Amino acid sequence: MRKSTSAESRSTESSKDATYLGLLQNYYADWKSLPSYNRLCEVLGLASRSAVSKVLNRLRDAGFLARTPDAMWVPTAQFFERALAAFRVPAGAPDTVGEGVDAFAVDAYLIAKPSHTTLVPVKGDSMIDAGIFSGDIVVVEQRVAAKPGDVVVAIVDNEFTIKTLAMERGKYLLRPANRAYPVIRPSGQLELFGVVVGLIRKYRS
Amino acid sequence: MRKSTSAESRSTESSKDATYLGLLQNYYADWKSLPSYNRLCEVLGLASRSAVSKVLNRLRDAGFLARTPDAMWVPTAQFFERALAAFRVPAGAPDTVGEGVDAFAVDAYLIAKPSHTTLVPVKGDSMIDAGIFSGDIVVVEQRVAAKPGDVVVAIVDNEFTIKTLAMERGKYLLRPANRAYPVIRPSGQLELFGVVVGLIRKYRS
DNA sequence: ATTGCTAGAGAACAAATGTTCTCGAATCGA
DNA sequence: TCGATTCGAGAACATTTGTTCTCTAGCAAT
Repeated sequence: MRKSTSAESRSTESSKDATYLGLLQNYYADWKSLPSYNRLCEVLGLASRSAVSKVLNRLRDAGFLARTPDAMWVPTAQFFERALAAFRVPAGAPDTVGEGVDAFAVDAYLIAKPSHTTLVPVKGDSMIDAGIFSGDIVVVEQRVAAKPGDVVVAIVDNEFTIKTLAMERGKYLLRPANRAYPVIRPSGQLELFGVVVGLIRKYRS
Repeated sequence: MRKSTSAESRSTESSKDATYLGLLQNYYADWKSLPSYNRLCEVLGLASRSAVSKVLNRLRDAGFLARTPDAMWVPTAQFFERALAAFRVPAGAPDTVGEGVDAFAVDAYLIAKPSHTTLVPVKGDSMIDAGIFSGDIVVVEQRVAAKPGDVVVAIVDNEFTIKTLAMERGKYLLRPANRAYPVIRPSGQLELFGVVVGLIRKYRS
């Protein structure tokens, strides 16, 4: 085994391996599985399976892959981390952009409690002023506590509706973010489905 | 052990196969890969690989699995459907959605080409009318082709900026979605970093 | 130069792979 | 009750698998 000065511990992968990782991630995005060795030869542009074996082991050492108890190769959480551009992109040529990147896991960022979280597609434009559009998907955490000011998913007349929770003279009400819609003052008990903790939007291509 | 009264008719899977599917989904949630036949025997509680083979074929016929050109088994979009199961929640008790989300679905939903994708935090309010707020994170695909109408990340005066790409009299220009900001008409070459294909927002908790 | 090191090619290997048989045992419908 | 159908077990099979060798080309530092 080798001892590198500063290299070893972190995810220090050579730029070549970074390319391999990218190719693997792309393949995985397409098929939701890792390919077999033979296929990996094509995907990575290698001619020998032994080379593939070495690449996989290197990526494992770097923390991007792991193995099941049955010795199958599987991606790790790190495998799904994406490049996050630095907040303040320093004045510089566009190609310096590659420098200030960090790793970022979309899932972990948005979803803290998977078992109490639901994704709810948004229909209607009653929240456009809050930047919540029809077609967006909101990440809803089903918990008890919701405070005034929270965006919540409520059940009104047996329908899901997204509104901002507000309180007025000790009574809860649901406020849309669109002047064309009325404030909802629940007659009886206010039924909350959950609190909106995140939002996902995909632009059509 | 789960009951699938309604999901049944959908793709003609027997209740037995629904159980198998559930087991498979659980395994996949753990490992992000489908197991080998031998392992499948254990996972599904079968004793023979031939039975496994039949189950897989049935699940493929039902639309939950598919095969790569190399004949590998891979999950289809339908396999992950549960994640967005909230799609049809017309008038339900909240517990109809109780399942919980496979966080992984979010990543796959938003990111098609991992190696050409960067996440860029948004600063400023020049796009608020497009529902892009300060603090949001946009998913940027770095590719060549951008059409008028696309939301793009451009490099103007050595700074990242998010605007809508437009064309006027054969020249590109960058249009903000906020009346307080001016349209940008690039003097020389318009430098594009990428096209915005998605958006992520997290609400403070 | 020479030395040392690494990425990858290529061959060889046992072991596991996935498929296709045949054959019981349930299950269903009339 | 009978026959038809389906599900799963088990065995057999050619292929493919992933690993480990050895070996070569390229690179970096002397």
